[in-house]
Amino acid sequence: MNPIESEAAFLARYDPADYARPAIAVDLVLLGLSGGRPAILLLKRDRHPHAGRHALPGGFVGIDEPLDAAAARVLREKAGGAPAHLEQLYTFGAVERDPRMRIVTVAYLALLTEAAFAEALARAPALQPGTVAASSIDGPVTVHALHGEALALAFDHAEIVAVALRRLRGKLDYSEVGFALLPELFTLRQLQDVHEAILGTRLNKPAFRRRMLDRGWLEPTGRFETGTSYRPAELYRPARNPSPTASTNSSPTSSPNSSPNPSQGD
Amino acid sequence: MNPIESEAAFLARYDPADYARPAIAVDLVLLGLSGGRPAILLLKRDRHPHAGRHALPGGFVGIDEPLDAAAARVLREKAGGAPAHLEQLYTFGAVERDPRMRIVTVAYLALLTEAAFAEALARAPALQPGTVAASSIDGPVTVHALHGEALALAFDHAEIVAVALRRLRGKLDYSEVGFALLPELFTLRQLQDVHEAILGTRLNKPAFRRRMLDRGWLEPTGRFETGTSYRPAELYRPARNPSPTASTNSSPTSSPNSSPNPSQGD
DNA sequence: TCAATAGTGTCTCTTAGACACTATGAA
DNA sequence: TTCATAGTGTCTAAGAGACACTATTGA
Repeated sequence: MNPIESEAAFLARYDPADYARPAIAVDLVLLGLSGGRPAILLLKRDRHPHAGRHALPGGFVGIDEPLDAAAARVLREKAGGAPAHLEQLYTFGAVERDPRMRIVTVAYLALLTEAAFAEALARAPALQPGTVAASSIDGPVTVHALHGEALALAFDHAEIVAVALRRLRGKLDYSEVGFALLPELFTLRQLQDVHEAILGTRLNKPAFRRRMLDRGWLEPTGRFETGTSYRPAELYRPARNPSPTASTNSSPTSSPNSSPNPSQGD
Repeated sequence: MNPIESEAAFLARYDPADYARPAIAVDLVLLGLSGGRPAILLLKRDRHPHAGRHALPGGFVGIDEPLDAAAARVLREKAGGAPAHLEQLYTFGAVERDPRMRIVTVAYLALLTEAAFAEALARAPALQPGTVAASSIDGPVTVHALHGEALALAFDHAEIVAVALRRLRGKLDYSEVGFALLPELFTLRQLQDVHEAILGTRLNKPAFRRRMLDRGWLEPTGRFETGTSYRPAELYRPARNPSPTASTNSSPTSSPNSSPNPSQGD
């Protein structure tokens, strides 16, 4: 008998003990901007549990599907092919979070441009937009329909949305994520509007411009917006070279599974 | 027939479709300090796969066990009852990360005081310490045995350790996590040593003291260290009142499942 | 008195907020 | 010319690094 059997032989007889296992799902916070406020896309549940409440789009993770791929698949199914920033947020695993069965869900944040947000609404009629507001920093969030009515979220999804908003607020100023909410070309004013909408505060214009330009993430195009009745602003685009100034990656960081994680650094 | 059956009736007949599911595990980065460097506790694998390599302690999540409870259980089993900072890091779900079967693992970071680190080593003789070094910020990490030999980590555990170190570095200066690596009473010099060890850089003494004291996280005790052959330093302890200055919560944030997550805020 | 470290005063530099100013295009 | 917004110059305030200084203990 060999002191150590070969790895192949070991694997051949390995019997994956099958205890009862939780199911694994992904849930997506599809976040864009609507009328100067953060907005998310929700599905109104018509079945138990939590019938009548609004839930995040999600789906189970296939046995041969990487987590990031499952999130990308749900994003594709709901929002179409438009590429978007997609980032793992946090994993929720309370036992009773879904009364049907034990489901552990890995929450993802997807950032949609205005166009992608509209496209998702058009292609999946079941999706309903809701604007997100946080009473205080790190406080609970509330979600409202566009006509002002408060929406009740299913399961622990309000918690997930709160984590999403906190994460985005936290890294907005230290990474390039903000660009994911804007079209390819944008003005500095548009970028500032995005930051103000996400942070829920007004920002100082000269300071904001200085910071953004000093970061090295922006590339002036020499082109200008058109159709304004006032002085047109210059159009910028994300810099090709992330530039040495751009670092900081603070969150869980560029994912292991080669996920589409353009920013990241704090 | 009712338009909507009762929730109870629905739940009664709900049949949890059982497709093949990934297994769910937790893996812990048990992190402390050793000789002025970050150090982690590893188990040398004597079985396939990756026999001979070093792995993070972990375990499967029970069907009726919350994620945080599973992490706390593994922590208890390995490091004993000493309370420690425990925080969810990131979830790793590549398909081939474990050749035996599909395992999705939720990585946690546990911070151990010097005493807890030593206690864990004493109570679980299988545990081996390894010092962690990162060649560059956001670069890959390397783990070495105390006698200098490089240790190869099993599975994707090197990636997990890298995420742990990045997370800790990122929030060290904006939260109270640093206290979790120190005993109940400590001097400002000890706190600075902790920060320098984690960050891998030297810090400016007056600036560090100013910052820490201004944060409002520290409470002077009026007591002083003893046994020194030089001027003894005052002993501090974490403030009871987190103080309004202490905010920032940057990471996934205080967990939903009432986990022991003292800091958090980005 | 000396050695060694604790703890502080102060200067400078960087960065953000505030505010007022100039620039530019369309009506 | 006026209006509305783009874009800038400059002052001030807050905070960090640098450096030298004083304070306090045991040997």
